Amino acid sequence: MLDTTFDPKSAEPRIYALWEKSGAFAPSKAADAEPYCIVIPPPNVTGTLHIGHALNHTLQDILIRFERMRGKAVLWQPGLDHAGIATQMVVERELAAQGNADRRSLGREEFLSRVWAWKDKSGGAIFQQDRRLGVSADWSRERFTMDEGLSGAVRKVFVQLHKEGLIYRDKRLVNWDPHFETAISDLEVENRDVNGTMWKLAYPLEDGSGEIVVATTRPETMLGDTAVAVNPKDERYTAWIGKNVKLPLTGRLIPIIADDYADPEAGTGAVKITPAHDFNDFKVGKRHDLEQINIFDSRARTNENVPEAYRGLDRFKAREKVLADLEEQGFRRGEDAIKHTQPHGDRSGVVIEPWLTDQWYVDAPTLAIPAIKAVEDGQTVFTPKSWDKTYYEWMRNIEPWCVSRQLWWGHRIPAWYAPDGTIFVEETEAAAQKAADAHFGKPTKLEQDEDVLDTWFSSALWPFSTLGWPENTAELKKFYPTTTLVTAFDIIFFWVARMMMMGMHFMKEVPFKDVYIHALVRDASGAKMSKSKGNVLDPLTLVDKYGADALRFTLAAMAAQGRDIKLAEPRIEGYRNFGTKLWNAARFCQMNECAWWEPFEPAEAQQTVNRWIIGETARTAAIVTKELEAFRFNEAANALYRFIWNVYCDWYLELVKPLLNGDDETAKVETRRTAAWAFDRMLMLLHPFMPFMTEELWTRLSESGPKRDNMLLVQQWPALPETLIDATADAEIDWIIRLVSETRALRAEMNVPPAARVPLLLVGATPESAARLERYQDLIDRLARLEYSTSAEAPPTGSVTFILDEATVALPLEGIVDFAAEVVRLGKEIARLDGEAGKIRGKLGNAQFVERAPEEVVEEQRERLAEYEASKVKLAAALERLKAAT
RNA sequence: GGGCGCGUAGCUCAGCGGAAGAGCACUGCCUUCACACGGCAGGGGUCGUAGGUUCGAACCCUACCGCGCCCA
Repeated sequence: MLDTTFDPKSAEPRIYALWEKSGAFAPSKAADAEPYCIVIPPPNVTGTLHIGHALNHTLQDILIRFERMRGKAVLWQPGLDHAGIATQMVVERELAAQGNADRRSLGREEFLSRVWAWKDKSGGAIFQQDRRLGVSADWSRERFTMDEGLSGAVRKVFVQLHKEGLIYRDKRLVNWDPHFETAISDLEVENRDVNGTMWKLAYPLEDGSGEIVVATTRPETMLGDTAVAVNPKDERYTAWIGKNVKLPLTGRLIPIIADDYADPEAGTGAVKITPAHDFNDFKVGKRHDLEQINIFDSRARTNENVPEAYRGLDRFKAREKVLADLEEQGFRRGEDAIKHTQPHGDRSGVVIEPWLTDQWYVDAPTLAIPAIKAVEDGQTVFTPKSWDKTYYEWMRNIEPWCVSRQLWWGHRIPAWYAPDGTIFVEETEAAAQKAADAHFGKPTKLEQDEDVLDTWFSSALWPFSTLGWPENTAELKKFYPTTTLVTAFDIIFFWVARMMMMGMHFMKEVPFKDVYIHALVRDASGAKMSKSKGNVLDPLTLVDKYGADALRFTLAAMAAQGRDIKLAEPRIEGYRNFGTKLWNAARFCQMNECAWWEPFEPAEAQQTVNRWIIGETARTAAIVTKELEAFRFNEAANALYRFIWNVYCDWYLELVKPLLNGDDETAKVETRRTAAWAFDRMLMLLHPFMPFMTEELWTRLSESGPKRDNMLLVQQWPALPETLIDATADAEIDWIIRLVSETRALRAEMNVPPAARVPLLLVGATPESAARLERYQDLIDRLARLEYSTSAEAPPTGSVTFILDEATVALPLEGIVDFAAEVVRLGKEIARLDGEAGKIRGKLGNAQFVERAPEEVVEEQRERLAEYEASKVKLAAALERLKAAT
């Protein structure tokens, strides 16, 4: 016998262990099984499960379990990325906390061995946590971007792109993180609005004829200025163009140039140009062939290119000193407080310095072309569709991708330098050596590039590298292109776009056919969850409190397309209660010996109520299937919720109680088997959403009945023919439900004591309705708490009344209820019907409506009007009778 | 400045051209033999505002007002 509630704490680990042991997480080996593959967006090796992962992984698991049950060969490919900066940061911090030597004194090799040791001990905690959510990925195939295989793929891709001219080395401004001393990509830069100051500085003309005032938020960079720009149309400065100014503090002579970049409306209309430290100035410098003076070292301290007095200062100290000296020397012309955006490293949090360095670049604009076309042609489809705009927007304006990072943890760039600077890019050192020796005609000493690649470079290969590429493995053949990618919109640029580029280039096919973009999870008031705000909901805490099934179902039920999820605990509690409802329905089945039976032919059921629930089950299965195929997780979840609670529990179980307790053995047996059959289908349909409880019930309910040798997770998904829907049964049960509901409502409204048993008379009914009443009399009496019910020729004198289709339902309640109240109630009801009928008459009286609206709509309105009118006549008669009786 | 999205019941949200819906919260009543993590019944909305298209608009179009996010 089941307890009254499910105990997730004890059941979940036990069930998960059984699943994992069964080997069912690996793809089916059935020869005819259609492949279905999802690659997990690789979590960061340093990461732990947050609510965003919980949503992302739940949705994937729902799809995976759904397709697995549909008999496909399902591969959910899990794995982690090595997260260059984040991991290096974690390990460096750990070394410092333990009082160890820092990275540089340890040396590259030793440091990397510490990182690997850290990875083996602490990395990938998230996948242990995922097991608590019920994630059914094929853990046996777990991959890591730094694995030998994936590293080989990275080297091959780098070398090939280089040989094709799609990877090159260039000296450009990069986003430089002075804390980590590495370049980072545009996407790793976070632009923050800050309060700053706009300082005005005077630069005197060389000829002493005046001064030009420039405005800047970064006065310290004036040490690297190589021009002042004014707009060619700005008449204030026309005469000055071509003259030199004498740059204060340095004494350097720099030209005044004309360039459209200078905005006459902004500041003074004159702008200082520092080509080596500003992206816009860099372009101006290129146009005018200006000198680029790099004034900072890798930690953003002033270097030897500035006057001696300013050397070796941190950039902010340098700013103070420059401002103080300019003040002292009389070059300051005031300052204004302004708000402006300032770039920050998303990992380090420090202000990013545009810095001139040699880096490796991927020719993203070229690679983007086929990747854009693939989406335009519909080879890859975004859901919701509007996200393709974001994708296009990014891809059509893509910049060369800086892929080198001045870090140690990552894929070391397979480029070797000869003493004269010649570069040899090969997959191995030996190959590079061979190429160099051949090139120079003699043995040549090579040095490998010190830098590593951006983590996303390896992630971009994920959909094929994890399947074994560059080897032409069976998995690669079978599962590429993968079927679906599930991710949040904030990762479209980082990952989706890059996978598309690499997939198109190396596989000549898109990496996935569908990209489902889901929402972000926010707190109950809509704010982004963050540790600093303290509004973080920890998925594991929620699992502890409500069970994994409740959390999963909540996330799915709230995952409406195009809207963020505001997650509040009461919602999870509600879905936990839903689980308990199902659980108790199972108890009911168990108590009533509703054991599953094989073979059971639903089409052969005789009892109307059984035919009805079989049809409802088929209908629900069709809805859930259709909605999951369209990634409408919330619709699927809601359909199940309504069916299980409001149809099966609220009505079906109530309707079959007389049959289960009755004497008709044939009907009893059929009902038991039908109840069990429908219950099993509910478990199957609900399994992807609530895997643990459904699996548990699947097992527990088979304690009676034939033995079951398979777990629920590998059961066949219900595909039920529409022919199981029996319109006659539907109509009959619907009639009973309406009769009972209306009777209850009337009783409640008239304050009939709940325990009071009252009679019910069905007047003016068709033979069909009368027969229904007779057939389900016991049932109706029980559900509506009636003393007795019967058909009658004429209505009783004193009674309360409602209309059910063609019939008048009368409850003779003389002495129990206040007829004055009933007179009032009937009056209101008649007025309401009049109102509704009036509206419809208005419509039908409109010639345009009758002429232009579709025939079926017009017909429907006519029918409604007729019903309202008929009901009104009956209620009016009831009112007259009542008045006569009192 | 460019792009995307959202304003529907107290709260969170479905609905997106033909009778205003759900969950939670709320109000009554009910210890009815699966379930009080329950049952039955109920209150509550001029669907942001103003125009337009249409026989008909919460739903389509335009403008405006609020709110959010992304990119410059």
